[in-house]
Amino acid sequence: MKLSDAEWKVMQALWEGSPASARDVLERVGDETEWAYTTVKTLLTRLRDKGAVSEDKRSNTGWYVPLLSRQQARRSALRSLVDKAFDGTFGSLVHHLIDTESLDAAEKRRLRDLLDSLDGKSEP
Amino acid sequence: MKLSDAEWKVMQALWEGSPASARDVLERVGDETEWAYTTVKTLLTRLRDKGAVSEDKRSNTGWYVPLLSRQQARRSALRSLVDKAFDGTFGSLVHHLIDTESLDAAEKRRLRDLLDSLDGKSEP
DNA sequence: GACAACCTTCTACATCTGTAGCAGGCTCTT
DNA sequence: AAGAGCCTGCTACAGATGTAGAAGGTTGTC
Repeated sequence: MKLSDAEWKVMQALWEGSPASARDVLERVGDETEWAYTTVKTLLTRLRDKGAVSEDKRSNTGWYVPLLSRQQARRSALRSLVDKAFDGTFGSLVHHLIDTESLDAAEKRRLRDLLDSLDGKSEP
Repeated sequence: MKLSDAEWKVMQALWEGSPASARDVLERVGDETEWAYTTVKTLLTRLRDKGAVSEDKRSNTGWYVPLLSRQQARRSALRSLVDKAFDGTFGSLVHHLIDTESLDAAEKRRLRDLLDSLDGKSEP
């Protein structure tokens, strides 16, 4: 499932809490954008047509719930990026991250802690 | 600099070696795509117009050289992804990577080694 | 010098994306 | 019941993207 930039913003708003109405979404993205109400509506419709969210009508208002999870969306976005830009391997991405993206000391420490904490549970 | 998926393929071909002609590029992407020659040409023109490559005409053939480096392209693609999908922080991406993307043991080891090797040179 | 083979530029067109207006349908409140 | 205020579905339209054809210039070869 491929999401456009604008669709990502809408999904982020929905992941903050659902069901949410178009107006809820509009308010949640209010800091980032100056969208008209109908813009949000159009995006929600497109997401519904794609199967990324479900729409439930109660009286005259549509309530939206993500069908695509944030983790799934992240996975596929990352997969796309790695495929097109990092030779298709996470190793290449990780290498770039450490080598080029000047993580600060805290981030590196955190990264190592995460690695350490996984050692127990990931080795057979 | 934002590259489209098709533009990424062309740039990858150019990073393999330049200057390269449109025909070179077509051959290099031949495994991945079934593009017509003019498709490559169109993409190269667009990339030239964006300033991602330079075009040099010798006799009747154009020779292309990347102006945008692979590293620069990776940085900005990664930046975009992190901004839209990972709360704008590398930490969040790294967390996802380790937590969700089941890096294999070798990749984790490699990652830690890289971290270790950086300790010396990155602390003031 | 004519022909094949290759190059170029221009143009085209469908789809996707960002963004939104319009017209009409509910609903709550006076 | 009428009006304000919010909701909906439909339509629109420009720019980006994927993909390529057509027509014409260049060049190497017989």
